[in-house]
Amino acid sequence: MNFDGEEKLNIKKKEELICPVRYFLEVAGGKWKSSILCILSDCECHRYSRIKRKLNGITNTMLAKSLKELEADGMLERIQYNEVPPRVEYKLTEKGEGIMPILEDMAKWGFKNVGEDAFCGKCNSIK
Amino acid sequence: MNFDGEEKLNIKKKEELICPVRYFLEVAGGKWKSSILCILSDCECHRYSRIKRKLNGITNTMLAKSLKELEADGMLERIQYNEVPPRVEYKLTEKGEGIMPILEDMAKWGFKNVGEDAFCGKCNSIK
DNA sequence: CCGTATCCGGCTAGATACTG
DNA sequence: CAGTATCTAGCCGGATACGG
Repeated sequence: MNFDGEEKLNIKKKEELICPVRYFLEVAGGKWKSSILCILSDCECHRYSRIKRKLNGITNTMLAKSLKELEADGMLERIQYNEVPPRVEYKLTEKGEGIMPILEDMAKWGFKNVGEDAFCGKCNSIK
Repeated sequence: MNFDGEEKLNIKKKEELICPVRYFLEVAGGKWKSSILCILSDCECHRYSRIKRKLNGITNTMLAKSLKELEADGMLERIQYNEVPPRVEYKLTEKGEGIMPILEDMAKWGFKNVGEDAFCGKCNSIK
């Protein structure tokens, strides 16, 4: 780890630089994103309505927004089938898969430190 | 991973339950906490003013608040010396140490995915 | 030196209603 | 079925001033 990087920052303004941890938090943080990623890692493909049901409480506003941002960050892929009624499926990209081990470590750490009765049905969890 | 826990949740209301990933995010998320943890992991003890200097831009309000919350969550220990002028030092607890490998993995993932010119002098970083 | 007190703007997330 | 469009409340983080 290194925190004395100020001197080397001649190329860009500090404000434009992105801290890698902050980047992680931006991509996978917030109220719903980690849960969505965990759900998607569960099986190949998921439909919008299935994700919504599993999340149990999320609004359309937030789900659509979160999915769009995750897609923009390259974490998942949106596959649209032109059928009636419409069908849309979401699946993790390789980048998205790559974040899962860390999310699992976070969950493990959380379990160990919050007590074993911590469990959230709305959300991701490790048995 | 398991996401179908709704049926087993008779003991508590769902709202009272804590998802382990969300717990992690509550403890180490936000704008400054991960950086503070990384700075503290750098060496045994740190004074308030030293942390502030390293963070380069944080206000007293936010630093004091973040430190207080991290202490309340058992991530760090506050050691006060009754001297004039006052001296206060902060050090990671065992729980705090335990989160560091995950923070490092997050940083590694961030670096790999955001490009190698991503570097933030304000913040934690891996060479 | 190490904070607290107070005020404030902007963003995040939710409620509600509507659509191709 | 899979979303948009508005509107709104509340919290997060910052600015500024002051205190033991």
